[in-house]
Amino acid sequence: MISDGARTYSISELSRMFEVTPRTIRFYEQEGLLEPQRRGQTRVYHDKDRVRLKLTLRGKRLGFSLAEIREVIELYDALPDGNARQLRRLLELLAEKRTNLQRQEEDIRLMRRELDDVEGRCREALEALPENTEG
Amino acid sequence: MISDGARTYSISELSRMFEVTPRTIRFYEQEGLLEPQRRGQTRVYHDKDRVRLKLTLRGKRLGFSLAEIREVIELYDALPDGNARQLRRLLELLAEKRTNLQRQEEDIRLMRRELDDVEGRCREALEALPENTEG
DNA sequence: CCCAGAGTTGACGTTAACGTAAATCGCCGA
DNA sequence: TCGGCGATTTACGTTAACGTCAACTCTGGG
Repeated sequence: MISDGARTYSISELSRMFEVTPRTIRFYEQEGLLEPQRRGQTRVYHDKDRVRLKLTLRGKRLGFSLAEIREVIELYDALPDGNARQLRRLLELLAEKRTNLQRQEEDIRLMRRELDDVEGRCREALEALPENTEG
Repeated sequence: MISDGARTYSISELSRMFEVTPRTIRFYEQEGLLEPQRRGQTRVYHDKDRVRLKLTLRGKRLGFSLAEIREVIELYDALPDGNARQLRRLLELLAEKRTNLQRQEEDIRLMRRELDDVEGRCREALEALPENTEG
């Protein structure tokens, strides 16, 4: 499955690429996040699926639920032909996500401050220890 | 409970402040994240608890598990008197969190790009619609 | 004194996101 | 032809993080 042009991937390949289990990948399909082709009963993944998987995992790391991610993906897929309601709904969703990201950035900023603070105190405490013999 | 100096809070007050249920607050206590005083059987929260709760919720928004958050809090609490092993462990933890935050920042950056992209296509699709009669 | 309202305890229920295990299938090389 | 490897299906199990209820208890007000 390494011939070029339109690469395809087996489930175990994808699994290794992203360090998730095949089970996880099948589960995402079941939840409507992936739609691999079949060759017999075996799943065949294309780049589109790989990208979707990447986006899904990124979304997860940012704390989005699979359901949220799926809604975006679905609307996106129906994009060039979607009706006005769908499109507006998508814009709404996007705005929500942006707000979310903004809050997270703020949270990260604050969290960094606290890490700095804690680390400072921690180093002070280490300095103050009598046994500074081991490096 | 509004006398100043050392303010205290009831569980429902905290609950309203942070928009979480009392159940959640009790659960966090059970998980070792809060240690309110008691007045009879009733919990009495001080500013320390309020701060801890705030940190906990922030951690949650950033995708940390309660267990992770607790470990940091515990080590932090034992701070000025902790032994060298504890202190080093805490520094390790802090470094981990930092790495984590960095990855999240990158994820946010990438996610923003995609939102921009999707929004662009979405607006194009809206423009292309025949019925642009409603604003 | 009595009760309404806030708080508590204990226990069981729920949801998301997978893990795990068993049975089956299909293909490929010795 | 057979054995093994990778993939699949089905189904039940698990974990975190609470929700939901029922049955108290306590406390201040009228």
